[in-house]
Amino acid sequence: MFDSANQIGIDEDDAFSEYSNWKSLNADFPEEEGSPICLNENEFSLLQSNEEEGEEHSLPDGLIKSNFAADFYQSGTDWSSLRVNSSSDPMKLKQTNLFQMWGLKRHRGVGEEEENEDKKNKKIKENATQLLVLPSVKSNSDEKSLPCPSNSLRASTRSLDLVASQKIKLLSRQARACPFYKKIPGTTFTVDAFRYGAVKDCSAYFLSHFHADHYGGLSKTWSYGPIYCTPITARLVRMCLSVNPSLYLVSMVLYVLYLESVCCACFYEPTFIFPLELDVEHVINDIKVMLLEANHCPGAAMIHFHLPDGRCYLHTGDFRACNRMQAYSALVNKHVNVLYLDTTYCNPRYRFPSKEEVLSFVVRTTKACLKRQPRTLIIVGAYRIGNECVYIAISEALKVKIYANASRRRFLQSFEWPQLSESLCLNGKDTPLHVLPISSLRHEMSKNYLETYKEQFTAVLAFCPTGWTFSESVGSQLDLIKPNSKGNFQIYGVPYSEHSSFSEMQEFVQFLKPDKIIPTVNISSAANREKLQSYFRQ
DNA sequence: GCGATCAGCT
DNA sequence: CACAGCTGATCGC
Repeated sequence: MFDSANQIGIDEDDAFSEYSNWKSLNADFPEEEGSPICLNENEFSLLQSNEEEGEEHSLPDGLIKSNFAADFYQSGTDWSSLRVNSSSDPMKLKQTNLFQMWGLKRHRGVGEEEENEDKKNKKIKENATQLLVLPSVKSNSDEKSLPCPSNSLRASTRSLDLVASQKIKLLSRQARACPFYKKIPGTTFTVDAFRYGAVKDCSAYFLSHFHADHYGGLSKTWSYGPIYCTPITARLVRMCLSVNPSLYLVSMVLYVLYLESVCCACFYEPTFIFPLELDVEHVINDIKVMLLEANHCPGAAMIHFHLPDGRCYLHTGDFRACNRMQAYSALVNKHVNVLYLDTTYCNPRYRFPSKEEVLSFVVRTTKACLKRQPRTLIIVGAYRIGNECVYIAISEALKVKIYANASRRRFLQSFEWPQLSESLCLNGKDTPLHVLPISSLRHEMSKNYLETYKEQFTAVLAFCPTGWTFSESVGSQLDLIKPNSKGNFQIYGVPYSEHSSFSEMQEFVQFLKPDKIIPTVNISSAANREKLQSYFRQ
């Protein structure tokens, strides 16, 4: 009754399927094949029943009653297919993976699923054997490495395993399809879609910010099209990934020509990266584009698209909504048709204190600790970029410099943030305030780290600032936070979030009143979707 | 041998 | 179970 497989977004891991729904959504991303799909006023596909075509899906009846749930499936997230989780609430859907559904990948589960898995594996071994004879999936290298079909048929289970596994590897290496929610309807633009190789008909690739899960796939071999982002993100991409690619050769040729003929090849910039200033309207392929500060990490932007026909789309990238945004000229009294929303903490249980409250707690705690134990090393955990305000706050309050290793210093300097740049120091022995990768904030590591500085420091006070440390029992009463202590090591998990809390998201959505919301982070539980539904309906 | 990608882990 | 990585294995060139 629910035509999920045809309508929802396909899992990113799905190497086999194209987005049939997407192709028909977007005139500029032409449809390749298949029947046309009904579109709504936003050119998003409407739900259709495929019952008469004999398609079967296992979604429970209850869910279709909800328009918002329908919207979710229609707009899609990352899930590839949904099935009832029989072991618990029958209404609860569990995300599954098409690789697993088709037996190309093992389930991690136990019991009955494993049994089914064995059957599927048997089947896939047979399929893989058959597939090998197809010219379309056979290459020279395959011929060398894989046994011929006739041999396979006679082969032992072990060699069938080999055949299947090699086939799986072969298939899994194929380019994955770009999920539709990374494409902007009515344009030839994508957002944070670098891990899919060349996206068909995409003329511009937008990068919301420089975090690995968003720029994934960008490398110096990038050659699929222009990348648009903020100037800070552009510098980070250049610095870290040396995106430049094959055009480098072209530029060298032009340079030689220039030397020989003194032509004006000097104006040629060998790059795919196009920085766009914040708050300035840029016209790209007739679309008005404006980047807006996202209050996430340095260089992070929300992207506002204004199409010639009047439609407006806002992609938040990763963001932490705040009142300031309600004064953005691109958003004030402007209608947004579709909001692509960072729904990382879209659950009422996430009620983070403000950043200011957390910073105040961090400073307070640090001062108290130094009073008790003056020879304490203060460590702030951070991803490659982000959480700068935490160590800047400590630096300001204690009047101490900030130590970061050379690679992080290069990043931080590139922000052109004077207060930060001027606070950096080159030697860890010159300041009690150090920044380290958030993943290294473990007792053992800190122990080793302290060993290096044992001349200066006898204790460690570390802060791990992330929204995931939030606990409802602590809420906004930060002084209730219990540090993880071991000897003279103390680690505080502090709910300093660079994503919106539930209420901030709520306020932002109420302010924007978009026609439609498309979540951009994985939402795998039905309960979550139901909560979102009840909420966003307002 | 090298860069890119991926699973697994935190 | 999410973020935003990191590490080590593997693949293709």
